[in-house]
Amino acid sequence: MPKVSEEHLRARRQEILDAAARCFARAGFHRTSIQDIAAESGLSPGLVYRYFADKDDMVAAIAAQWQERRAEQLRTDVRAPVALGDVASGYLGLLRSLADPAERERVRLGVQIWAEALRAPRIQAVAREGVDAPRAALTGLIRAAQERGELRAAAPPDGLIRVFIAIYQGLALQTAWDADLDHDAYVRAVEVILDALT
Amino acid sequence: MPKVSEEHLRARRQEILDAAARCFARAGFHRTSIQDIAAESGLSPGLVYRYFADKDDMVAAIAAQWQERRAEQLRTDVRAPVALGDVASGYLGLLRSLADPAERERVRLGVQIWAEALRAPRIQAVAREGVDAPRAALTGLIRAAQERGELRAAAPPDGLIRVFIAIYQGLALQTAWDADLDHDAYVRAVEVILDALT
Amino acid sequence: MPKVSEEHLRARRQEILDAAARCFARAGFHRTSIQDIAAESGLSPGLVYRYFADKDDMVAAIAAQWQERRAEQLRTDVRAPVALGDVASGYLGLLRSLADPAERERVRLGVQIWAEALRAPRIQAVAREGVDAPRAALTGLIRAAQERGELRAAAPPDGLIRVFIAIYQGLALQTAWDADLDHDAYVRAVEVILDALT
Amino acid sequence: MPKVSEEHLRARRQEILDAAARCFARAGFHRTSIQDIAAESGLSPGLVYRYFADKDDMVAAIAAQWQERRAEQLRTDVRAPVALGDVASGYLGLLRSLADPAERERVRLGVQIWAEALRAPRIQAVAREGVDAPRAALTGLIRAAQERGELRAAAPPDGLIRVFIAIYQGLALQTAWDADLDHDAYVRAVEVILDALT
DNA sequence: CATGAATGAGTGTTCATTCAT
DNA sequence: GATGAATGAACACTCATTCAT
Repeated sequence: MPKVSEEHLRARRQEILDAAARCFARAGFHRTSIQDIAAESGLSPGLVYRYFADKDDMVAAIAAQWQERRAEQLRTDVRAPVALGDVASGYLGLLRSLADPAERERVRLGVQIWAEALRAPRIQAVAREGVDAPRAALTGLIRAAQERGELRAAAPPDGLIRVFIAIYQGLALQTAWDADLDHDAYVRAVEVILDALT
Repeated sequence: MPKVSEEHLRARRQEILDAAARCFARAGFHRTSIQDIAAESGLSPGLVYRYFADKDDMVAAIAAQWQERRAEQLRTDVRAPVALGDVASGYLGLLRSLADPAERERVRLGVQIWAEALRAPRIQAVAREGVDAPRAALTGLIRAAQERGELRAAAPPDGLIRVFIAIYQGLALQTAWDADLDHDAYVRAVEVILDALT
Repeated sequence: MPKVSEEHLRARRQEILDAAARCFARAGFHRTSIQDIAAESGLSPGLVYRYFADKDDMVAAIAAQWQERRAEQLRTDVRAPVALGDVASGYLGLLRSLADPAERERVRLGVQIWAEALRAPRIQAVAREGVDAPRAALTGLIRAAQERGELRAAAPPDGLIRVFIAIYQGLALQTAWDADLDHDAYVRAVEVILDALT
Repeated sequence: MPKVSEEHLRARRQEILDAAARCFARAGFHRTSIQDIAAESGLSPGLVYRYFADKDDMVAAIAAQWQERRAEQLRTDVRAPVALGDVASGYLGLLRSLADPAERERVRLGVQIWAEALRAPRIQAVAREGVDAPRAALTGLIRAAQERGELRAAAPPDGLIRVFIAIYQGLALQTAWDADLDHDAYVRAVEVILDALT
């Protein structure tokens, strides 16, 4: 099977990543062997190493893709230039999406990535980017709103953004532990907070 | 009358747990071997198995103790029956404690436990208890405050508690990734939120 | 099986080295797996790693022991202070020992070590020591003999020593390839050379 | 009439052999993969198998070519029928050539082949040929010289030839370990020996 | 002819667990 | 009780070899 299209290579790589993500979500990084991933993807263990330098490289690619997806979810709903209200409604949509059973696997994967980030600098960089990018994007917007009196001025923009990221992260974590939690009540509580702040 | 006093057994068990916690915080559960823990505690690998059935058992014990400690942190400051303000100030103290460099190890350990909870039911039970106990303890308090008009009534108590737990979890997570983040700004933002809600 | 005598540990280590040497002599370093060595020694693969950091470490230990033995063979027959004649007869004994079928394995091992020395600096150091030690030990002796007119003065001592080491190395090599070569004729030729030089 | 000329096939085969020789000299047979050789030669791994049955076959071809080259080095200077003095000066030239930095790679390769000869009968045959051919070619010459009194008669011709081969082999080996050794002193010592024998 | 993607057995190595002492 | 030597299954990763294209 010689020279294969660029397209095919990309698809193959994605196949492997998807299989790996399924395995990782199910059993965690360390309880998933390369053989498991190969079996899950229907390929041979050796082939995995044509696409990834080592297991860590695969984990990093998964993490990057996971973060990428999160960023897109936000970007889809929230286009620049944005009003604060648009950001808020996009954010609430993101929270609501965590209730979707189809997201369950992804949420579990995310929590694993968080833990892995403690050890692998490449993954930590990806994880921090997930915090730093919104901070960079929204600080100005928030400050402007505060100056216009549309948002409580006493709250440091940076801290506020971190808090709302935390509200997302915590919901993801709690959902991972208990998929049947009352997402609706959670989101309503967040709406009340948002409302109280403006 | 055993040759070794009950007291001594407990102390030894704790020694092992402490050594394990240090190792786990440093390298994660899966990159820490029983031999590592034995070396760290100055005991023999064989002895570990007199105190714990297997590695998972030890992880579960660590998780339980970790949760226990956090519960105590809250209980110390917040004694029932309590006013909402006392709960709030205890909670803010908990958030502030995450800035303490001495807590860094514990925070790292906590994130590892979160991920581990996804696969080990015993640990998951412990983790959920960390969410459910505050819910059980505070729902009534919140509802009463709402009825007294001291708290925005539109927020479902359960959701609200989960949100504040999330705010703690997210700060822990972000601290684990970036110990130098601006905890002060974070806490001030939370204070503003608490203030806005009342 | 707890704490075991220092003696036992040494013996165990030697057992492994001997088994490894047999395997290496038979099949070469790279065609011998750790499993092979474990099987040959009747131990488990894991145990090998209590005595050696890795495969290379074992190869280096074998090489060191091999060299050590060679040095002892010479030292046994040739005690300082020595006359040149004593060195010569010790040397001839060393050459003759290569004819011994019992040495066959060791000779094969030696050739493998030579090749391995090209790649592993630790082994190279050992191999060079086998050349440098005789040079250091004998240069003075030779020079003195030349000054007394007992040895052709035109031959640089250092070169001469290297040549006789080569005569040993080459015989070892040729023996490894053809154990039935006429060692007697070889040694007689060397005797003639020694005789002609004095 | 094949699409690719006989000539082209030979050239390509040689290209592969040269690339392999470079790799082998650098890293040894066992640490060189077919992929490495393909990369070094700019060809594909699959193509290698059109020219060689397997890796061992390639090693054997390398060994044969290496031996062939050495034979030519001697044959170039030493044409039959020859006087002993011509053989001697050709031989000294061969020794001197080992000092040439350009030969360094070939010398390393040679040592590897020696070790490989212990396990692969085909290579062993090649290696022994390198000893047996000179013996066949020179025994008569030496015996004649001895009868004419031009060479010490007590030295068995066969042994003598082996000794001088050893002197070459040992120098090659010592050069492989320490390229900066004093080749000049070595050759002068050999000249003294040759002189003493005649 | 030539490619290089694909295979899968095999490697060195680790480590949870056991148990003779 | 306590030790730590011993086990051996499992892992991440490599690479000679094949063969569809």
